[in-house]
Amino acid sequence: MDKQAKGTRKDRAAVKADEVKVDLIALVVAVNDNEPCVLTIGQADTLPSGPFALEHRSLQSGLRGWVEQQTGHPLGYIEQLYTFADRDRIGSGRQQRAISISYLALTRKEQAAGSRKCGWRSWYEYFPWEDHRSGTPSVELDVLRPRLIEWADGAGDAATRRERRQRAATAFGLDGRPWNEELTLQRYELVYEAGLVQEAGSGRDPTRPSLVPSKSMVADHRRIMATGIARLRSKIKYRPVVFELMPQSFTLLQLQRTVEALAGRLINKPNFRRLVEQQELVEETGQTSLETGGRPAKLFRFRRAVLDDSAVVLGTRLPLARA
Amino acid sequence: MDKQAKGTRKDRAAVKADEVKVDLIALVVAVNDNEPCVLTIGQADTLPSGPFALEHRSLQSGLRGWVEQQTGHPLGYIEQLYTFADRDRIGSGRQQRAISISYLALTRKEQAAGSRKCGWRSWYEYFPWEDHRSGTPSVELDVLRPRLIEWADGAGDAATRRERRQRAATAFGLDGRPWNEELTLQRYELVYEAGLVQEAGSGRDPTRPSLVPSKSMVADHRRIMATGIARLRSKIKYRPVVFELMPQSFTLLQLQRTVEALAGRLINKPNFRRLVEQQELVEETGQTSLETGGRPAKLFRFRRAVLDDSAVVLGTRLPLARA
DNA sequence: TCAAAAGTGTTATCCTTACACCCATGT
DNA sequence: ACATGGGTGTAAGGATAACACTTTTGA
Repeated sequence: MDKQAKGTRKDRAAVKADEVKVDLIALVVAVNDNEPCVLTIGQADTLPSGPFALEHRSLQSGLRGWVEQQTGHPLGYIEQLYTFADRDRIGSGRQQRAISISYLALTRKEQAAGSRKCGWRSWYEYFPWEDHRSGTPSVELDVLRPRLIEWADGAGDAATRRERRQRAATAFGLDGRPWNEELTLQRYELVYEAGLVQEAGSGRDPTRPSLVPSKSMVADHRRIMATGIARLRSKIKYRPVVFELMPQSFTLLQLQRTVEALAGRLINKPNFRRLVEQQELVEETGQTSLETGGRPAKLFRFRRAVLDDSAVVLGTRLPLARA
Repeated sequence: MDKQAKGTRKDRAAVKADEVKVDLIALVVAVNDNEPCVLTIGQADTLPSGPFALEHRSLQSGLRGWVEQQTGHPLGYIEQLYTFADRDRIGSGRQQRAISISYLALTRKEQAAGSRKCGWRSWYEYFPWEDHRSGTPSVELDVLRPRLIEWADGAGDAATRRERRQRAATAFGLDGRPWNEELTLQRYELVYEAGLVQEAGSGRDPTRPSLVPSKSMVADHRRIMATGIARLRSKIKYRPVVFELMPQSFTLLQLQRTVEALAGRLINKPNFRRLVEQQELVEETGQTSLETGGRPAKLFRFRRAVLDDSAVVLGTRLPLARA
């Protein structure tokens, strides 16, 4: 099927190596005022990135270098997202191959220092249909769903129509199916395929506005973001990564609000507390917070001990609040 | 901390691009006679691989090309595992950067055709301690565990000793902890760090034999294998990927034995059947198998319909048999 | 008849979910 | 007093795990 690569293992050393340009791209996430935010540069439509170069000791240190230089932000937790080949770019005269390695990083906003031309944007500006904390948002109900169904029914043959409706139904929880917050990537793909959003510089008509109001990004950066959101929403359920986004000490409600911000849905307070405490993820600091309104709350800190214990199941299941 | 990368975004186009060699590496898995096998070339210590080159339309098609050429095997299901930078290699006189992108692929053995210099090896030849289908294997009890504890206790300071014992305990299920089959990578890392296994051409003493009897591999191929095993063991629990390894039609026991081969542990028959059937993963073909011994078994086929339905939770939880 | 594998039924237990309710503080 | 958030108790329902038991074939 595919054209065969030439050359056997033997002469691999002999042929001129096919060299490739490698880019590192970072999706840096923090939660500020109960909003999940990503770090952007330029017109808030580009993720920090830069080429993997000789002076970098490793992929991760290269990434840290670029992000720190472009945004002034040091990175803590990092995990790899995905590696993909870009559409061929044209170098100086000859064909140029390029691949991108994307990463997910978690930090706290405060650590910001040099405010170069960069900023934090709520990820729901790019994915307004992903925020279900106040119920299904009207963008989804009034704009997305009707247009998606239109698109599905506009397919040539019956098989495609059925397949499209099926995908839309599972991705958006139609026909009585439950909403699944982890399907962010599938939803983005649907919306993109249906032509309801456009990206900058992707050879599509730049004059026609997006049919669904949402902020676009350069190249496939928004797709990388969707991948990262999905990964994070899944991961908080089985690994204690939320704490990378929390300050040293926090109240249980702050923790809950952070998880809700990421998941895009509300969770049940009493059950959440029990879950967190019984798993021994946190311990009391002994102090209390003199919050806005209400009875003072105990302050907690993350029990670093569980990280040793970790590599094991521990995590935060989500006791969702009923809809 | 890390040395900063030079150059700002502006002059990225101007500087000579740092070009890199990109290798594609495949971990191809099949299950034959209830043994999980990987496809190897050479002395059974190398995974199929080759450079990503200009003529490849995409990363995946490049991978397919190399595997088919080196082993004669066409690939079906493929998923990306991990991308890492190799230790610097020396090119012709100048420093050469290289990265490897590893993939996990699932097939059936029968599809084999050209038997070039390649073969199938049980993955338990490389990881004898991972097979708990007949209880904890003696390699682990008699060799690994004592030596690991020796290693842990041999650490200089008390903190390191504690940390090592802790890691060993969770990874191998010591001190009453349960065995977790998904921790394959953590176990390999421990065993490697403790110097109980060695790999070919990694600058370590090649005359000293491995302390734990097991087959070694070239460079970091065995580590890639550990990553793939862990990924697969985790994935079969929430996505119906086992069926990529099954023939068109099969009995429920065959399905069970395949899952057991991958997981490295036995599962409870009645509960497994119920699980599979109630999730509507399979449907009867109407025929029965005239097996080796015993009452004839109904044959089933995978319900492809669930793949449309998919992107959703469906999968195969493992109702383990008690130890 | 026995071995071997195919199947079915039933129970105890735990985890999750839902929800009702009381406590402490500021305005 | 009441609004706001902190915090506890409990009961119903579903999923899982454990295991006992019946059925159908070939040797």
